[in-house]
Amino acid sequence: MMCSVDDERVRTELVAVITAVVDGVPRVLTADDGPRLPSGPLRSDHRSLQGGLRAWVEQQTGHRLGYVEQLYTFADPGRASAGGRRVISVSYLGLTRVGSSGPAWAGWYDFFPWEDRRPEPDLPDPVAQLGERLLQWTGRGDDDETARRRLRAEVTFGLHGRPWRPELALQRYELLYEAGLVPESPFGAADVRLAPGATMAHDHRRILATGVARLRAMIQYRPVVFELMPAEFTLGQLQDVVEALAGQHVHKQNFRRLVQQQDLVEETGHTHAGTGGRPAMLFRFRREVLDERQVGGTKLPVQRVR
Amino acid sequence: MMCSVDDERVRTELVAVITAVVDGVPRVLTADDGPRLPSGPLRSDHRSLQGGLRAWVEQQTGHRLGYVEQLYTFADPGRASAGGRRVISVSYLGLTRVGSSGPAWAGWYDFFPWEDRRPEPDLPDPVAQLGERLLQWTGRGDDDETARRRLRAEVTFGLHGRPWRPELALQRYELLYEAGLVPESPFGAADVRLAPGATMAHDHRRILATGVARLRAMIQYRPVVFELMPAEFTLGQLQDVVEALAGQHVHKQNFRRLVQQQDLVEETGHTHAGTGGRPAMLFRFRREVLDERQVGGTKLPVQRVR
DNA sequence: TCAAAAGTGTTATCCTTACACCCATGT
DNA sequence: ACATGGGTGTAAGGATAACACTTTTGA
Repeated sequence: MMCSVDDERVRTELVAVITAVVDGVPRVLTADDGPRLPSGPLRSDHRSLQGGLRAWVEQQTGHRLGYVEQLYTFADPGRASAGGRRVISVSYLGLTRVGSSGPAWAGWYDFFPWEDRRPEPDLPDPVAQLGERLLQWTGRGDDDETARRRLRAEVTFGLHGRPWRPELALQRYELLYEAGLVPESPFGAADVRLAPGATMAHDHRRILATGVARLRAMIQYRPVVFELMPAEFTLGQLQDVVEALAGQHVHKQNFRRLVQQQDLVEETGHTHAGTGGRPAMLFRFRREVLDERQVGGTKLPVQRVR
Repeated sequence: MMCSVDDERVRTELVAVITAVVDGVPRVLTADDGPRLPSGPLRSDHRSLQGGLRAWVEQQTGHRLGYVEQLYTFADPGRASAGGRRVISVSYLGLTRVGSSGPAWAGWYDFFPWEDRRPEPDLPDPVAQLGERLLQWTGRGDDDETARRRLRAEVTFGLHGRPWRPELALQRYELLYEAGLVPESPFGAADVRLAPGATMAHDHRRILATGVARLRAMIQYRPVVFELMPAEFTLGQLQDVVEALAGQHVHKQNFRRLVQQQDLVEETGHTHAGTGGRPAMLFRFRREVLDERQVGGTKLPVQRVR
């Protein structure tokens, strides 16, 4: 029997962006070498793509994934494996809770320092520096292409008085890639200072950026934050998690009012003390809203920056 | 040389949901046998998934795809091909314009009659009938599972005074599937009357439903409708296209105001006469907004139904 | 002259955003 | 006493949804 390696046969792997918030830091599950995102081949005993990923992550981490959704499928030629055979990566976003961090949980912002806009006083603003280098790359000319590039840089990075929009994380990464400001990029020049931040193996940093952007967009209109919370929590803790994900502060009073008047939570009757202030009421997520609302209608107010 | 058919090798195909609006009807490009959605294998000369699909559709239809985005990747075991080899389908949503309809362009609502809610006077409402059969399926009980099912049916189909939400098209199809009310479903009983509408080969009707739902959701916050319009158009024509996609009427005055005050369009100076009324001003899409806005901020007002 | 489609103006209501202030606990 | 985080009330501005009405053409 002859072997015919036809074009249609490719290697398929599942890549997981598993996120949890530990110690006020959004973290992603990684494998040490690279580092890289956990990934594995699709196996025939997996009943579905999502099922395969679910079983596989639960086995590895011992934690149930509260929420899993497909992120994106990648198959660019740069991803071909050594033998020249094509690799298709089906990526998933998963949300979970973990007790302690451990080395396997890397912080989002180790890879994207510029994505955390919560002001740390006195530190130099990475966005200002990146913005300068980006505008240099776009060029000062007035032709169409140059103008479009400059506009893109201004919008995605919130330059020249435009608002910073957390959910544009992927566009920002892609712009840095095009400008040759990340080491993964083939367009880099020898003399430019690269953007700060750790890299990952293959194109995993891009996949992570996809997950970050998707999650940030999603928390604005879907009640998914709660998958990252313990069974009981205070509104302050909830706000901390949202701020960690958005990389940005939210307006306290409006946040509380919005969460409550949308009936997303209900009081448990318990309180949480010992934070050096007035004890807070504990709440629990009203899971029913997932059925009642079906996708939409859960806005969280982000504070305007600039 | 021996053949080792390892689990990791699968057949990968690209499936296209190509949509255009012709004669006020949203249509999808189909192949006659089945009918089914156009699909073809991923080839090694395709530089990327999207590139492969793009080249491939343009070659077939002679039309440039204005907008292409990945829809979803399917790989359930039911999709295994005859030899038991797994099939992975990467689906894409594409928007284009065509001059005339022709047999290859099937209407959306041939497959989903219940999704068009624009009142045709005197005709029986398919949703009312489906709703009745669905509620029968959910059961009258009071246990948790029954109650959840009933709530899902009410929300997705807008029963009992809840609003009809166009973008829930996929959830509606999936509910009908679970209830055994579509022929594709394995849960069907012999004695129930099925939902109206033509079927497609394989799971292509589900993929189409995914595309319909995605596009309906998207027109509410992204200026993609314009990919379906000619270079110059009247606001009335634009509204007609939106209504065709949403399967629902929109509020005329608010629609016009919203489109104009968001600076989505600019006057061309020409007018369009011969519709049996006052001639309308012609507009053109301001492509710049794609760069200026980057994704967000383009709401189109849908009229509340019920 | 009338129907049909285009286009303008105005109002009530809700949601978003922001500000100012009071409350209960630990040190 | 006072710092810290928890919690409430209320007002200004903008977006939304709905209303009624005028204008310009073709038949």
